[in-house]
Amino acid sequence: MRKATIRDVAERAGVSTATVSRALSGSRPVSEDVAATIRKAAEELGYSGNIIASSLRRNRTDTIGMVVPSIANPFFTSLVVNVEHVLSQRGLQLFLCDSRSDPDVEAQRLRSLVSRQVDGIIISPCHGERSAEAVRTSARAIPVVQLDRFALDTHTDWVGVDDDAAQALLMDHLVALEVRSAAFISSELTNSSTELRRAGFFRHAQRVGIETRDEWTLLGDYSIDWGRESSRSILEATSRPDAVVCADDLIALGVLQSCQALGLSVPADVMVTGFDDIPFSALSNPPLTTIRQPQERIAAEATRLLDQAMNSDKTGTAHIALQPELVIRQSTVGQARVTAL
Amino acid sequence: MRKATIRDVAERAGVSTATVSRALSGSRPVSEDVAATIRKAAEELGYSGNIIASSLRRNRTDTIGMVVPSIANPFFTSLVVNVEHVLSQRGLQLFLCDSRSDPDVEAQRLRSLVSRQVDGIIISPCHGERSAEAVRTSARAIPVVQLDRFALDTHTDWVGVDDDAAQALLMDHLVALEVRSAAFISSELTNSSTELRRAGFFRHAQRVGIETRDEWTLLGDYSIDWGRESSRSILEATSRPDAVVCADDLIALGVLQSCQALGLSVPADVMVTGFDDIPFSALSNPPLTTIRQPQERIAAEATRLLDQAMNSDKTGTAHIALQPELVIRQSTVGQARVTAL
DNA sequence: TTCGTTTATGTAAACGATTACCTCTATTGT
DNA sequence: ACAATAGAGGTAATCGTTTACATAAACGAA
Repeated sequence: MRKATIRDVAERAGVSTATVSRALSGSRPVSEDVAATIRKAAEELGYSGNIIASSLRRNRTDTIGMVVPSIANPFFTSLVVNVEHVLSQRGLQLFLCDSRSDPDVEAQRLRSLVSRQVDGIIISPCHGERSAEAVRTSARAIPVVQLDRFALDTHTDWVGVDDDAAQALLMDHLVALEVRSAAFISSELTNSSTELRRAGFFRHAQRVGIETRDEWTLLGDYSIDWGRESSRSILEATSRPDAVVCADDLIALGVLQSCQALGLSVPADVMVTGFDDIPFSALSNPPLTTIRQPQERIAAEATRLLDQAMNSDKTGTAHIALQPELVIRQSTVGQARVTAL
Repeated sequence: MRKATIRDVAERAGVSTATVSRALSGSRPVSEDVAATIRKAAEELGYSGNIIASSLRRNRTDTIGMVVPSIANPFFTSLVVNVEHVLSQRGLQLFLCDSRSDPDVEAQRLRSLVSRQVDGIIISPCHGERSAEAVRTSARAIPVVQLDRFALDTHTDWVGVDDDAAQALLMDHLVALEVRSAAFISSELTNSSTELRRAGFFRHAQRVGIETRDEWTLLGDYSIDWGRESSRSILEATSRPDAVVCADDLIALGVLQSCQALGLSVPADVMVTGFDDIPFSALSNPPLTTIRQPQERIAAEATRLLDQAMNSDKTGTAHIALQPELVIRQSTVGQARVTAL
């Protein structure tokens, strides 16, 4: 049973395919009685259009591609949800791709999105250098906006958070709590935001006079496992930092696990901070002090920039660094017990 | 700057479009030197094909649509990741849609997927009754496999977990711990798995002799907030159940928060169980005893069924209920402190 | 009446790939 | 040496829409 086409509808309604197209899309007025006949015919045939054919002819798909390093990371998940929400309000669909933090997979996804003729691409590139080529190539064919992270020497729009300002907030907070020394646990410095967070950490630690050490600077990946494993050596040593600053919440959650296993009290024995404010950071033991990224605004700005790039041909790229917010919870400012919710 | 087409490549290589198509897709042999010329021309022009045009002509998109109630729910996130993984091994892309647990949005997404000519659909319908019509309509046009949940009177393949067996495992575990009474917190009974979990809870509670009460049966939604808010009244009452059984991990995490706020010790004062075994259920305070769903197998079976439905025309639908696994953690079997990781 | 002008509809040419069918050359077997 | 066949490449139809252009009817103004 072949799927009904516009031709079948036209035949049944006794009009031309042009009229059917106009009646159904409303691209041009059609007399009300004819329109009714057409709607009825379409309904009876279960006609649902063929977006593929339509896209080919109109040369646009009303679809935006999005590529993130890992959809399983709650930070990206909620970024995706926010973007999807904004897009659907504008009648656009989202085609989501997971690059698995692998530049090769990422490049393949990008090629596929370009072949698919998406109208624009939103990407958080997984690698500063190794993602650059593919991002540049894609940007030559389609409007591209980078999100959260950016690849080097790519001249596309970008929107993310001011990582340096975030570290400033954190270090000011810690020094006010009389922290004298701090460790920094992060992923490998393969991408822009990780690099900026690390740089900000050291810059502001020095500014406020917090001690840092090379052996307290650990680089792995953004995962709970890495946070748990890497922090052990630091926490078990005789000389322990007053605080452990983590480059994202997943790592921080791992550090908390480690503390619990070693019998260290947080924040009394050691303070722990995260980054992103994922939903579960409020539920850990203790809840995490972290940096909240303005995800709705990031999503809104990204789609605005994309819209602009798609519909006007102005050159010049925007670099928008939004201000982060410090969320203080019990992993730095402790309470014996949470008394009320 | 127009995107290069196969025509441009053909011209530059001095051959026909047919030969270019054959050389690039390998659908028919082309002499090696001509193929090399074509590859070079394609490379120089930055040609990347037009999947839209190709799909129209071949009448297939090599794309599978997937619809889930909420991509922000870690259970579905990891289901999506698993499905994506299997599909990409078969050279298929995933088009992901979030129905926001709204049957209307869901119906719209399904229509869109059908219009997009996806080769198959994997869906976890958000509502037992209100999703049925849209699922049936879609299944008439395209192979559909339901996952985790299913809508009523839809005769498509389904794969999920044996919810009744899961409750049996849980109640056996609880009764062995001398639990005499239990509450059940769930979402509204709008879908099959929620309904089956509830039914299983009562059936097996009765079987093993655990007391249940109507005022201990609360229906809201699958969220941390609902778990936290709903459990208060139960936990504050003078007569408290020995255990709180939750229909998913998010609810259970909320209940744990509630316990902490009320100064109740888990599991000494009250035991708490979840369902799904999302990654964060191992990190809560205390870690959650829960039911692990075999997500990789669910994903594998779903794609296998879809493959089968797409490539053969055998009728008869499969209903595959996989066996769940009980994961015992400290929310039922307590320890003063976790001593080792 | 007559000549614009508006409005509704039809005709047919795109969009960019794939592929059924055809042609031409080179090769093989007898 | 010649028919048969394989191999490589080209021609043009096709997929299902949209839309530029054409047409015809209806309407209003003079």
